Amino acid sequence: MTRVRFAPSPTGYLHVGGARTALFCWLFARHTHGTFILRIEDTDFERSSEDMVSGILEGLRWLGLEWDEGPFYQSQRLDLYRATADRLLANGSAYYCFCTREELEQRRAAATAAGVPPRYDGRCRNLPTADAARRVAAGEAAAIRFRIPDSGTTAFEDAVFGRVEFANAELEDFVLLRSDGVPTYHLSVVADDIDMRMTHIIRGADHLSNTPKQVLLYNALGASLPVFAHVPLILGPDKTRLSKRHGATSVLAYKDMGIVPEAFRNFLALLGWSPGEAARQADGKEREIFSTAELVEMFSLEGMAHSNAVFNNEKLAWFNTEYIRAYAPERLLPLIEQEWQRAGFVPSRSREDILAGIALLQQRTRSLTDFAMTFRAYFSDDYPTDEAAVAKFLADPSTLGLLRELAVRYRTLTPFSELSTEELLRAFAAEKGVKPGVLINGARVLLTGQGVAPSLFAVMVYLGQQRVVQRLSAGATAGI
RNA sequence: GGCGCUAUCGUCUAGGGGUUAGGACGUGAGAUUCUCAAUCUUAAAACACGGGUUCGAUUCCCGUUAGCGCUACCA
Repeated sequence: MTRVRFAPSPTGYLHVGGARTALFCWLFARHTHGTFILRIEDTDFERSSEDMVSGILEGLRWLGLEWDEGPFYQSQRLDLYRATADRLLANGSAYYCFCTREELEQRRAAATAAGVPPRYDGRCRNLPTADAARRVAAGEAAAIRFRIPDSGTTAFEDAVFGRVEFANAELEDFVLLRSDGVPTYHLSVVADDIDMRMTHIIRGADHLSNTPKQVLLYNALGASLPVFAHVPLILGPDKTRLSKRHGATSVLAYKDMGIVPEAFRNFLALLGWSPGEAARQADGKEREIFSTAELVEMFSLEGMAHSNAVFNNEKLAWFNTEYIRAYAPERLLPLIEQEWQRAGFVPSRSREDILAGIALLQQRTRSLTDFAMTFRAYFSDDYPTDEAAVAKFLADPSTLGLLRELAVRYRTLTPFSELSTEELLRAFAAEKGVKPGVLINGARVLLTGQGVAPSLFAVMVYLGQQRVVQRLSAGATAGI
């Protein structure tokens, strides 16, 4: 039974890199019928906040990455870390360090200036245990440091990168427990991962270099190693690590941009991971669109790339349009309703009509936000008219007069169908000696408030005879 | 600086000792049209560089270069 965790630090929102790591963890857990655990690493009290925690949870829920256990908060498990540090102290793997932050900073600066690697100099490493214990008992502030073996190498087998080896001499005696008793990252992750019986550690490749320290900790604690799997990072278009200056990096920002969560998930899954030949179809082409079930079915650590990937907004937009087009209107409706709520828009048509409207529009929409902004005329009689569209298609004042005349003809048209409305319009255009396109484009602006819309006659049928007549004749009186 | 990881079209990637190096997004051209998409056809586009190993390297090895990561009493 596999157990994997996603362990974000609430010092920021859930960014796309973290979201993808969470997705991989979740995919792995589901694929192996294992357990997906959520753990909040909030031991940096200064920078962590509850708002960030709720934002992270919201982002995970939006992506549909439900967790089986947790969320656990490290801030509530301080006793475990203290006890773990004590064990390490007792077996000689750790020692008290009385150096102050200021002293350390000074020495670091000096070492850097001298061109020497700024590692902890081991000053407190060989203090007699009894002395150290006495000083601590006397109330002197002390951190607890891990004792790195002074020779040899530490190696581990990464499920993605293969065997990775580090010389112990490159590692420093890092702090396990700060002088205020709060653990440092390395201690808390390892203590928790052991305590929570994690079998696989799937995390960003930025932790690859941290891993030997943690391997040493597992050893010192007599625990067996989990499988480490480091996943390559996501970069911005300039190939530097993705950050705020690349624009939206919070997953919730993508929600606000009208991205369908499954589309985002599909896109993210294929960034740094590939199903390989499994995606090949009979015609030789390779699929890119995969349902959640398919993703779960195909996912494996073997398909993971070794190099970083650039986040490609255009491709995300493509996934989004594909999902919007493929989803049944009933499935799109709740997502669209959220947009309407957010925009303060209240549709005035029946649910049945709304579903028909979605069906009419979904083939040409790129973002869920379109439904709240540019498509208002389809769901309410209260809609804005785009001035650029007026300028483009209704510049000639005579067009409005013709459309008004056309409205009169439409008033008595039976049946009012796509075929009949088109026939009538074309005959009317011929009669008046104008090109049908002029009337079609003008009518489109009046009926939808936009210069862009689905086939005009389909729109007419959707809106219904009464609305068409009303909107067509209102244009002239409104003096657009 | 030290250490670690990585390197296939602009981007995401498949592939792998002998291939016309495949697909997707995007881009160009054409078709269609009622606007905009979509759709269809089509085109351009890649194995970073240098050494090995080999009959033969894009593929294996080494180096160079470049990018990224780590190098805190952050995570």
